[in-house]
Amino acid sequence: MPTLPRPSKAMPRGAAQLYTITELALEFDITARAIRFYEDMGLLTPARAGRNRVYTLRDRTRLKLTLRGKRLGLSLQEIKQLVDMYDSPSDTTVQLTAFLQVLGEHRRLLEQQREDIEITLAEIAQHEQRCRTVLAAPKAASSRARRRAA
Amino acid sequence: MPTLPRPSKAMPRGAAQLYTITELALEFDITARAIRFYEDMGLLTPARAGRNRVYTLRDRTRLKLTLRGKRLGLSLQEIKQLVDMYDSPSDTTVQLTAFLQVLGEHRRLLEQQREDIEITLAEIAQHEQRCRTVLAAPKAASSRARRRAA
DNA sequence: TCTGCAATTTACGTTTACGTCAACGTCAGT
DNA sequence: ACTGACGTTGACGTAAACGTAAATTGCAGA
Repeated sequence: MPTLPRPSKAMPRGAAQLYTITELALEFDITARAIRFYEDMGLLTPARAGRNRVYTLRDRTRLKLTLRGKRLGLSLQEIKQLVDMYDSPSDTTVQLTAFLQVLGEHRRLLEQQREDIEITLAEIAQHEQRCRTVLAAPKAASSRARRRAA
Repeated sequence: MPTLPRPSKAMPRGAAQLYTITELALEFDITARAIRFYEDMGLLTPARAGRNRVYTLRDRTRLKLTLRGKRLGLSLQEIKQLVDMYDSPSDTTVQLTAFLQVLGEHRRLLEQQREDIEITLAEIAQHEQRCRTVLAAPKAASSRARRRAA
């Protein structure tokens, strides 16, 4: 269960929203180790208060994007590329067209995934239907259900 | 480019559809090594013609499901669980309810992914829009575009 | 029969994404 | 001053999903 952002030592009143590593770990239900690893991979660049890491709202957003990318099966490298492009606004024509290229590929990938998901969800619905039919029938149900499913 | 199923030595006329390992590898654009690995993991159980593997249509279907699972970011173990349940029709009440349980979890996961995809696609559309706007504007375009995007 | 290709098994290597100590610093509270 | 709790930096370990090389075998065509 995600912890709602609450006041902490890292956030004096009135200051910009800041987070400690454990706060983020708890909120997103990952380990601090994972967050540090994402930093090693260049996905996060938190500031430091002495030796300790301090995460801004921007860091939090990048982390959120990272986790979403992971849920979609992207590698951390791919995620880095995308996230980097997303928040470093390129402005030369070359950069922009390259960006569009990457966006297009990413979009095609997502659309493929969406199709996979729709298909799979449909199959799941069928299986669930079959299960419920069999469970509802009191006796000798399997043969009837098999005929129905055919 | 996926090779269409064509007659081969493995498929005498009139027999059930059979495939060699390289045929499947070419069709799905993966290596034979990967296919053998899936076999080691218990996802495929091809028959043998002497030492060589012979794949039935059922094997092909399982392979297809496997690759779809992979595109959705599932591990081979998870895929095995699902595929096994899918084509071994359980019939005891206990098995069926357990199956429904698994199906429900899988469905929730897929719905989460679908949401992630929709969100990401929307963001991509925004980025593409911004890029095209900037590219279309002849001069001093960046400031106007930035205002428009805000 | 020789050549060569396709397939097989065995085994070790590699990359990714962290987990898991170990050893240490630091600051709050008692 | 002592004790936790939390945080840090290495360093090594590990599971998953293959890649890759080596040695071998079977079969087909010249």
